Amino acid sequence: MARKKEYNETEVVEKAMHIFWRNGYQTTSMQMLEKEMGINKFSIYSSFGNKNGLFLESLKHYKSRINSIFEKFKKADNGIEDIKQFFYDSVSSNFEEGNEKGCLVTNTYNEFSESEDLLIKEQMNSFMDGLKTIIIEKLKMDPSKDEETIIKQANFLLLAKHGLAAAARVNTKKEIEDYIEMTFKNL
Amino acid sequence: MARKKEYNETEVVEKAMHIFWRNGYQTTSMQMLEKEMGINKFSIYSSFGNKNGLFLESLKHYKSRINSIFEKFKKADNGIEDIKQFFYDSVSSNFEEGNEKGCLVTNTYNEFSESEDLLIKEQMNSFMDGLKTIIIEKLKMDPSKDEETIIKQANFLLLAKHGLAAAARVNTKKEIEDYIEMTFKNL
DNA sequence: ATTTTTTCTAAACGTTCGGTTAGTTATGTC
DNA sequence: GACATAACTAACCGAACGTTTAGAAAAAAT
Repeated sequence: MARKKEYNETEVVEKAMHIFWRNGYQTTSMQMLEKEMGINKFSIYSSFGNKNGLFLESLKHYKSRINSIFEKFKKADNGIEDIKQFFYDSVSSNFEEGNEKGCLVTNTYNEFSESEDLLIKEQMNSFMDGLKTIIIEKLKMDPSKDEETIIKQANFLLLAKHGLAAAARVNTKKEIEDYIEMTFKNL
Repeated sequence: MARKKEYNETEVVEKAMHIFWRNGYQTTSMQMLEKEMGINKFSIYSSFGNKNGLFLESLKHYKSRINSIFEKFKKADNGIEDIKQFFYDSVSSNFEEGNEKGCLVTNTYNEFSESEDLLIKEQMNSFMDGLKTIIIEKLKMDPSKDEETIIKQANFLLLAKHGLAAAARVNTKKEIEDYIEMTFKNL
């Protein structure tokens, strides 16, 4: 019927995700995106609507990218050990070649915490709620823990994960792994 | 000799600091600053050079604002208890009325981690190095800790502080205080 | 081969950005 | 009260922002 697209949408979203991950939303301009994605503004707009749409798509892509870690986490069956392993896996993936520093979700969480972009806030909250649910589930596998302890430890671990992601932008892998060890020392 | 300034520079820096603290550097425009500071662009530029200069001045103002907490921290003499108290004081100040969420230094650290603004990076590093030095000093007051343990625990506490500041943007005071308790449980 | 449909390039859109400047107003000195 | 100096207002600067559009290029359908 007509001309074919010369680019693959998933591939260019991957590239957009990287630049958002590295620089944040505000700092990333359409010009930078054009260059990094290797396609024209027109193509970006026809595929993703606008900058915000492309960012949301990048977020979704990021989530699907780390989905294997999440699935492994969910399926495991060793209680609190799974949470620790999940932290290790997150850090590990963070220091893999080709990945940017820190966690895109956490970065976004910080950048948009005072914003009123409901779509993005919804994405963030669903992510965090999901994580919290799994953590609580894992903690409940230890029958010696009462309800109050579980809630407290879950909040503690969520905050720790938050700090972990923030620290991953500036600390070494070794420092972060030491941090994980200490975090789980007395839970 | 000539006309007097109709504004107080410290007062308008205080206002600028708040808006940077709330929104970050990039998201804050000169227009927003004019409105919040209640003075004209001309006055901003004649007093602070440019947006970056105003931001640096805001950072300095922020530091002097939290200086009392720092001084108390330095002067105290109870080892690791002082660090814990410092964490509590930081959170407390964070939830005082009239203060924004989170820590301006940590926000800036995150926003500029991939930037090449040397002036700001220098400000950040000097701040973090200073904090680390004090923490190590406090940890050394416990003679039972060897050198390796001290370094590990210092890194742990720095990361925890980092996470604390990030979490302060989205969590409740109670959650954060629980987090502090758990952090110091076995140090 | 012509038509139809979609993607492409590239220029331009209006707006806002950070920053400047001409000219008026106020405050002091002589 | 005239003059000098500095602070004010407000219009304006070029550049960059996110976004749109006109028209060329390409591919399938007729």
